[in-house]
Amino acid sequence: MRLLPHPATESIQLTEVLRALADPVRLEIVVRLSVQKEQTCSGVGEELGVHKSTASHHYRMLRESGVVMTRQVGRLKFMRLRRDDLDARFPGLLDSVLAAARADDAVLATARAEGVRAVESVPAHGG
Amino acid sequence: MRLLPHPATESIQLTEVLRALADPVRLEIVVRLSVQKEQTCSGVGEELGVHKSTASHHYRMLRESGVVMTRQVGRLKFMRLRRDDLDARFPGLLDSVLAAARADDAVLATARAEGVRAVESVPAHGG
DNA sequence: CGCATAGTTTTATGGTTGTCAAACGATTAG
DNA sequence: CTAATCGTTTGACAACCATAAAACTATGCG
Repeated sequence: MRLLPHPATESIQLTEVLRALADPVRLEIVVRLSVQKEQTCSGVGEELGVHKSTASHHYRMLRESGVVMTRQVGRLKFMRLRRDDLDARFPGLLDSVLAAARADDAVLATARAEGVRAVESVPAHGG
Repeated sequence: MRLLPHPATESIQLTEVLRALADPVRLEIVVRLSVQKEQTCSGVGEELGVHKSTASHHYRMLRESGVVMTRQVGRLKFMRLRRDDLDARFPGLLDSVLAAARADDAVLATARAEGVRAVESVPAHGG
């Protein structure tokens, strides 16, 4: 089990976080992660209908901006929201964005069209 | 006195708002507007050290995304945060972003370097 | 080792963006 | 109308980005 390099909590930049969240695909990834805690890269990629390299690009954006954390277990990589870190650095920001995403019709429409499956077969991790 | 076209509250899109806020110059404009309520275009432009056409570009982004409202008085145009509209559509989002901007060292450093002047000679408007 | 799986990196491409300069439009003052 | 002011629009340019195909890395299984 390994952990990929992530920015320290203190070095998370607001503009980078906002830009990471400003993309529809990434915002939906974040919304899904807020529901089911952890998700594999390929899982999200397939559900969102983007190429795996495109998905990897978004994972990187989310990781480098400090929004998600990635841990590797074997061949799989699980992503997870850095809720505590984001809350510590920018209190209330993530929650308001998530609430806003649920209030935004466009985002909701996309989420409904795809459906939020894959809650199955995701091994829980810590808690 | 005239009002420029702005998106209706219901049609404000989250991703567009986030993208508008994800630029350092625009984020600083928003922070300043949160302090002094109204500001002229040229005022902000000069303080931020960007060309007036660049400033105008940012104003447009902020206006079209629904973040600010612009009213014209003679030759001057005053910008103002659409606090109520944003709060109605995305409760807590603007406040948390503003709080985050104050907590973000990079943004703070820029704000400090420039200083927040120009609170003079800005005619108050309504309440 | 060979083979399959899971992601990343590279390369390429079309689109967007931030920036400035210069031209334009709109408003006010004479 | 002319001149000056304030801001927008257009043109140009470099940088970045979202996307996908292909090549590559890394892990796991025999």
